Amino acid sequence: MGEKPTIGLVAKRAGVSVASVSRVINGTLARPATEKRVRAAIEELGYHPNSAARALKVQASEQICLSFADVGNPAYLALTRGISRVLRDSKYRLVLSTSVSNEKEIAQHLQGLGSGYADGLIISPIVTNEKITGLLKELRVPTVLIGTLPQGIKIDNVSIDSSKGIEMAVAHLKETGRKKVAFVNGPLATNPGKRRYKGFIAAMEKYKLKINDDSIIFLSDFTSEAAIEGVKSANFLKKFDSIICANDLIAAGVIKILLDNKIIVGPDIAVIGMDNTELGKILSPSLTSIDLRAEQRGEIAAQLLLERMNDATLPPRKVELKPSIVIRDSSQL
Amino acid sequence: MGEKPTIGLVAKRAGVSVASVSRVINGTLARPATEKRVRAAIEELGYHPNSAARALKVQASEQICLSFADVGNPAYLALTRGISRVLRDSKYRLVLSTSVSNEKEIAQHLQGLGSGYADGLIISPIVTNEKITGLLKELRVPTVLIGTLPQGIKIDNVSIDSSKGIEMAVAHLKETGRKKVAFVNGPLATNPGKRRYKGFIAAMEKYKLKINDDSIIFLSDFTSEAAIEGVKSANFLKKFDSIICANDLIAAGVIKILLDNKIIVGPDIAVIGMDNTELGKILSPSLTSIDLRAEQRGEIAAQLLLERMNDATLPPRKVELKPSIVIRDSSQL
DNA sequence: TTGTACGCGTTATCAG
DNA sequence: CTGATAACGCGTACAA
Repeated sequence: MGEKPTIGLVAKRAGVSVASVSRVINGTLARPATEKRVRAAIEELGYHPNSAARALKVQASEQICLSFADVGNPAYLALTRGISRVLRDSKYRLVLSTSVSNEKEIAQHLQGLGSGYADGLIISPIVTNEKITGLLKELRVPTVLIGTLPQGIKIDNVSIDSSKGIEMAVAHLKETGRKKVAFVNGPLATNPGKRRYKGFIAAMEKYKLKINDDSIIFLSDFTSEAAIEGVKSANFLKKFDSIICANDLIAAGVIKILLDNKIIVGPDIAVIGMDNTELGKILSPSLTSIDLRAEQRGEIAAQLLLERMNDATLPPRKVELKPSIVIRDSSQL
Repeated sequence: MGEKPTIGLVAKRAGVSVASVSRVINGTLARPATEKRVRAAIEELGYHPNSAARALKVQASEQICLSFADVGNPAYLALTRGISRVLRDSKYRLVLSTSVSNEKEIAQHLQGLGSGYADGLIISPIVTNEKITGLLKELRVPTVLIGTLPQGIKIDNVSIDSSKGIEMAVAHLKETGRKKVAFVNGPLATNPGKRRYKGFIAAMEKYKLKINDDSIIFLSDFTSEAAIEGVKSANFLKKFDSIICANDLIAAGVIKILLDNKIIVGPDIAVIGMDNTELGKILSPSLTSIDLRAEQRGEIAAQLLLERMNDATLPPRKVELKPSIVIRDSSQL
């Protein structure tokens, strides 16, 4: 009860050697009688193996690092939930790399991994440039990347076909007789922004819907504030009969603008979001949204990582999930 | 480039002893010439000090553990943001204790801290019983608790006067002429549930507003789903001219029910939330909400913890923040 | 089956 | 100012 018990104290208390204590802890050979005494001693002293010493010896930290650009985004939150659900059944702890947004921070962070505080890394970079790609290449730690995998990087990857998602949105709009579709996107400089942009163009072509320079707005961020800020007036929105938004937050902002201007969301103008977050059920009208399976992506990423840490010789794997559309009131006539 | 460089390799490369390398790294006495060569060697080899070895020697992990019941709640998210903002300027990493909801998990978790993987703990238990209180008492790690501090526990604590917040809500309603106030609360078994309950009763008395058995609903959870589930019909809500909700999520659920029943939120029935999350700005009408300063609580908690880890002799400190009310459209006539 | 002894990579003490 | 060396607590050959 006084000092922090070490394996040595436990050994003395149980009248055995440290080796025996270690064996009992790590579940190997020990005579039942011995084991019993050791366990008793452990219990009495309230002993817990020191993780630093263990890590140093075993060369493994039993920690996995999670590295996101924006902790605040609900989509990332869902990813995290999925990841932690898988990890809770493992021996690994989750360490959070607190908001690595700019390139410099990411670089510092990735290099910091060299200090060995994590056995694995799950990363979802919102932007990828030469430098980050280079860093990723030299990384010693088993890594799985969630999102768009840069060319030439050979690591495990789980992604979602967001283009397909936008196609589903456009298809749904076309089916319900909408003709003038706008797209409110996040920054084109980001990976999601790029993919969604291409997806929108392709989908509009596929369904032979007209598109012009006004059809797409790029916001400064994937947030409601950016939407309210970026979509100056409802007049812009009125030129269309349907708005696809790059995520649910943006959709919420757009809906707010519409409602504030007495436009009936659904009948007048359809709004579709992406991510299918909880937000969609709460909004009035409820939000039609493309489910990008964030939580599932998190789970799969964690599983891939566990497998790889278990067997480094595995070939790089690539899992691409298919989105689905959840139709609610905001796109109903 | 081949193997993971150790301090020994760096020393050899620089033609000095490991001690000198260590000194350079830890920023102590070294002749400029020596320092320069060491730094060069570090650079060339891409050396990073091994954190496990360092932790073992220094008896400090440079990690802080964050322990919440529900990672999904936006209020906790704000806490986390505040915490990580403070921590990013320190040497500490943040490790997440993935959703410790039930008593058993919390117990396991707190005991696990004995293994020394964290130098400090920030915990916000949603329930506190005998067992958890006991565990908290025996905790060796510097800890700050966010929320209601159980009797007899002598640790740093940061809390928010949520009762005062509810009083502000009631005052605002009274001022604007509302008379029949309902309160949609979370589970009474939780700390926040208890405090809010008492606060509501007290506030209603103070402002001489009538209250009866129907005035309070207890939900199964602090979520929108629970609200939509628990508030069976709009008929219940129609009995009142104003609804105070235990958080913004619940408020969102209540607003949805009202809107779906063609009740004009604001003029017909006022709705007030708590937490003042981003959600409030997005909803239509925008949500009047009690700001519980979650992000600030997180920042303060982190600061208190850093101070305490720096000086264990500090007396237990208690910081109680005052809420404020943010009036938006949902409570306007 | 059990015990002894060494090394994991650092930091810190103590001579030089 | 610098270098050799003893810990830190644990796992595991190897010997018994």
